[in-house]
Amino acid sequence: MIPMPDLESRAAPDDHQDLRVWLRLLTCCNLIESDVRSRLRNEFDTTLPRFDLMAQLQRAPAGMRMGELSRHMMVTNGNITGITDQLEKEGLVVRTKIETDRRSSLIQLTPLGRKSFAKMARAHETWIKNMFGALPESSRDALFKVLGELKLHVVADRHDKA
Amino acid sequence: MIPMPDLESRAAPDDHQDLRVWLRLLTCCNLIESDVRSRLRNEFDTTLPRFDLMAQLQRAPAGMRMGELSRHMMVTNGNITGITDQLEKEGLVVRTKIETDRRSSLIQLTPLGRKSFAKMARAHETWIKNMFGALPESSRDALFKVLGELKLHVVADRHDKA
DNA sequence: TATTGTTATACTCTATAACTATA
DNA sequence: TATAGTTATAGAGTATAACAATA
Repeated sequence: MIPMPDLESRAAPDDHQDLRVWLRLLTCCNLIESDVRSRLRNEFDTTLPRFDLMAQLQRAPAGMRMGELSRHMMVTNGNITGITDQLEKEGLVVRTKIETDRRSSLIQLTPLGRKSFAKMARAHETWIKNMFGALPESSRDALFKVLGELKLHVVADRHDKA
Repeated sequence: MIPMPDLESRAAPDDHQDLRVWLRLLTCCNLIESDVRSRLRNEFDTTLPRFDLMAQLQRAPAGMRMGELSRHMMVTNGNITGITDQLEKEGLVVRTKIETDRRSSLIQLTPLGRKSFAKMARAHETWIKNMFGALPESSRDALFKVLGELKLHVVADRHDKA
C-alpha cells in the first residue's frame, strides 16, 4: 500500500520523536475535522462553530450567557455574537434578557433548535463512531488517557504565560 | 484545580466514548496549534502554512512541484501558488523551470530560505518538546502508535468515498 | 483531451479594538 | 472603573471554478 502523502511527511528522519507525534496528531485531527466540516455543510448546511455552539446549549437547558459560550468555545466574544445572530434569525436559538443584569442575556435552544440539533448530533455520532470504531477499545481508552495528560500540561503552560 | 472550560465540555454524560475521545483530540490539537501559530507570528512574522511549505521543501533538496506540495499539504493548488508567490518575493524559495515539462516548475529553498527555516525549526522543536516532553516516553510511544492506526483507518475511509 | 499551474473570487473563521449600556 | 455584549474591520485559510499553456 502506498502511503498517502500528508503533513506528517514534513518530519525528517532525524527529527525528534515529539515532533513526529505532534505531526501525526495534527494530521489525524485535520483529516477528521475536514471530514466533519464537509459533512455538516453538505448534509445539514451548517458549520462546525454553529454545531459547537448548539452542542454547548444542548447541555445547558437553562441557557448560557455569551461570555460563557465564548470561554467554552475558546473564541473571542465578537464571534459568538455573530453566530448567535445567525442562529437566532433561523429560529434555532433565542436570547432572553436577564432581569438581574441587564447587560447580558441568556441564550437557549428553541424547540426547533433542539430538534434540529438532535438530528445533527445523531449523524455526527455515527460519523465519529465510524472513524474511531476501528480502534480496539483498549486503544481508545489509552488515547483518551494520554490526551488527558497532554491537555493538562498544555493548559498549565497557557496559564503560566497569562 | 478548576477545570478550564473548553470544547470538550460539549460532551454530554451519556455521550459515547468515541465522541469524548474525538473532542479531547480536537481540543488538544487546537490548543497546541494556536500556540504554534501565535509563536510563529510573534517570533518569526510567518504563518503555519508558510512554515509547512518550507518544511516540505527542506526535506526535498532537489525541489518539489506545486502539485506535490499541494498533495502533501492537503490543500488545493491555488493556495500553494499564493504562498509560493509570497515566499519567492521574500527570497526564501525559487521556482525553476523544468525542461522536460514546461507546464511545471520545481520549487526549492534558497540558501536564505534554508537558513531562515533552520532557525524557525529549532524554535519550533523547542515549543513542541515543552508541550509533549511532560508525557512519559511510554505515553508518547503509545500515542504515536494509536494515532497511526487511527490515521490508517480514516485515510482508508477517504479512499473508499473517492 | 488531460494535466499543471495561475487567477479571480467568495466565504468561513478568527482576533483586535473601539464602542454602548449597565454594574 | 469594570464588565457584558456589540460592531467594525482586517487578515488567515480555504475551496471552487474558469483559464492559459503544455502534454
